[in-house]
Amino acid sequence: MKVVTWNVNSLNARADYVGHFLDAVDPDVLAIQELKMTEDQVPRELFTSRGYHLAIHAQPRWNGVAIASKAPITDVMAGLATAEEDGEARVLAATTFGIRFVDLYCPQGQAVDSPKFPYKLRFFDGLIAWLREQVTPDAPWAVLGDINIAPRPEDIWDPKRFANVPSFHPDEHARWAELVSFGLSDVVADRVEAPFYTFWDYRGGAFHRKQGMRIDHLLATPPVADRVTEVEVPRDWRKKYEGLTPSDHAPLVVTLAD
DNA sequence: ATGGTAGCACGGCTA
Repeated sequence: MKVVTWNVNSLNARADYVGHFLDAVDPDVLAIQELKMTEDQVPRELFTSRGYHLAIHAQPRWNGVAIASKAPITDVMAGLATAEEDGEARVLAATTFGIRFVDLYCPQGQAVDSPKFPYKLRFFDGLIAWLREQVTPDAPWAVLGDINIAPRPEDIWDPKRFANVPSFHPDEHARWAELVSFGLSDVVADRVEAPFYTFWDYRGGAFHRKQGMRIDHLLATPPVADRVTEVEVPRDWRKKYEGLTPSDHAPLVVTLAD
């Protein structure tokens, strides 16, 4: 089965583009981030007409996450229900295909001297505490999404330039180390050759200059990680498609053995 | 060169 995570940067602006993607790639599970719309604005038929079940956690204007699956979805949980999340729609957990999926849109952090950066660190502390309570290595979990951390120097186009910048800051790397310390592991890093970016800024021709970052991830416990057969970022989905503007993220596609 | 582009929504914030 094919599992995809993709920050679409507005589901309203990207609806037609996402439709083309679903027809071409036909994922079994799709976790999307940055809906940028209220729940009632979500174009449900985009997914239901293609046979998907849907779970949504949305808010007006910003953030928002959703999980679409070809199989029924149960045990939906929207949000961490902690102060760290601060009322923003960034976390959605749901069970489908026998796997507990957690769809994440983690804060970007803006600048280290802005209030957004301590908020990002607090968010991770809350997320890690919440995951620690539930995740056990023998249970099938997949934690995926725009985590907004480039874990290794080879995951960012200029690690020196970003040495003290959100996405590649030591305080974030400390959180990443915790995130993969209680059963979850990065299923991508050791299966692909760097550089393996998932995001390229719209500004400055970053995509064509190959100035990207690997900030979209899939972390999994062994029952899921052991099933991974293929990992790819099809970069064509970061390009214009029939005149439609792409997201600034490409989808991360992970194939699991049935 | 403290820029650049995109989206939301119509000024300024967020990424």
